[in-house]
Amino acid sequence: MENSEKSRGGRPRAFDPEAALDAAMHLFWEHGYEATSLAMLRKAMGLTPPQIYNAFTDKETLFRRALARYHEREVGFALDALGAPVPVKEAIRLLLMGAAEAYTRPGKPGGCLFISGALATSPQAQAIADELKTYRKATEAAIAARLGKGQEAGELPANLSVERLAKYLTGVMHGMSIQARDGASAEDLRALAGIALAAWAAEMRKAADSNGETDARPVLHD
Amino acid sequence: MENSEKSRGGRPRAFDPEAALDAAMHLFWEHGYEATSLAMLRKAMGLTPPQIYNAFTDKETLFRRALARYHEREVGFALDALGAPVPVKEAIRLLLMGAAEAYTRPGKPGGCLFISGALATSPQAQAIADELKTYRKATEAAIAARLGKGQEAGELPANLSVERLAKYLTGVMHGMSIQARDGASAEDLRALAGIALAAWAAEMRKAADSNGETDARPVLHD
DNA sequence: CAGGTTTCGTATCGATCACTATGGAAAATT
DNA sequence: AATTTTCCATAGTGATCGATACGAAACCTG
Repeated sequence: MENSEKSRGGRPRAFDPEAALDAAMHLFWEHGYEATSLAMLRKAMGLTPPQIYNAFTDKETLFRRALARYHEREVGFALDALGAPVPVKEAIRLLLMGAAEAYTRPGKPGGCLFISGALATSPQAQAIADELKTYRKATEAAIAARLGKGQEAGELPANLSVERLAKYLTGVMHGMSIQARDGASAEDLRALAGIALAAWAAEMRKAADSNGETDARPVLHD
Repeated sequence: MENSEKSRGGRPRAFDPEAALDAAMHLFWEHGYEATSLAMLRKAMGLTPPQIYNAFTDKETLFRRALARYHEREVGFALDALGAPVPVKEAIRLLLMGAAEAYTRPGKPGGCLFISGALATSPQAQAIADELKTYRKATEAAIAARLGKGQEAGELPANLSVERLAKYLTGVMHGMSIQARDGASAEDLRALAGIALAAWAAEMRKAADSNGETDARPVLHD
């Protein structure tokens, strides 16, 4: 329910906006917001400047559109892991393993657009940096919410800080993104995620231990 | 043995190159290589363009000088943790806790220059991106070397992959850097590091278990 | 067909980018 | 003091940045 194919007269577009947006998204993903010039976009999208500006208003709007598209098409399924009807630990495992795959897809730039898109920017692009930070914080909040749900379900120790664990898990995903940028393979990232998940068992034990008994180990391996 | 204070005649400099380099480093740290313009540098360093170019050749050289200075003055002590005469687990703990502190110093930009400096760049700045990747890989290699030493000393299971554990630990540090950028406090990062280190015990146990005995636990909670 | 509307291609716009030419001023060397 | 050497400040270089003005072309509605 948006402006679908409703063209109210006038000369029709000579290009596919979706395909153009896709090309722009990949370019932003690879080079980041500021380092992606209009000349590069023009070439990759196969369009002239007026075509780009008529269809997407300006560079900033184009980037935001690319972010939304990335969110839907490239990492949506990973975040969907948090909504899967599985135990919380399995949901987190699906999330991290999904990230390992999403950050190393053949033919795609390595890492996550929400990080590569802009980390340090010029003062003029501060709004873009803030927008990406919002996406990252939303991920962290979604993880924390899932952990909280698991905690209420009794799957996690009651005295565990879901905020801190969420910050750790989000941080691990960020680290995976940079490792992917630095050439890590999907297998490398899966191994990394596996070690990160090992912290899970240890952290559960620690929380349970500090709850009273010091050496009576609860269930550990997976 | 460099060009120390040896000025072979001519008009002396009217500014302190070290202080100027320091200002440039902080600006690059905050905004990254490409987003830091000469106009910004000029203002922060309090110099005119010819002064900058005469003292530092060009922007790229200035950035590399800033990287070296950052390496020495801001994160050197953290990497020194790897050379400390302590057990390997304690060395890693010192490293991560040092990073937590270095990434959140009051009055300094959050996170690590080796990440904020350039992650996604324009094709023209590819050499800079590669240089930063080299620094990051050097960190990973140093961690792997320390782990290998600990393994030889019998402090780590013989069948443990030090490369994978090093990649995990480096990834955690990268994640901490981004979390710091997103506003995480030193305490937040210490908590994150604490959870990451909990993975340590779990990973040790996993490796030891797969080595034969399934329930004879090696030393865990230090 | 005429009128209205939208996009097209071409050729730029002013601003900012990293960088430097020029010439005089200041200090060390002779 | 004369010469040499280096740095200073002013001003401006060509290139590229994101974004547009313009008029012709292509569609819809009457």
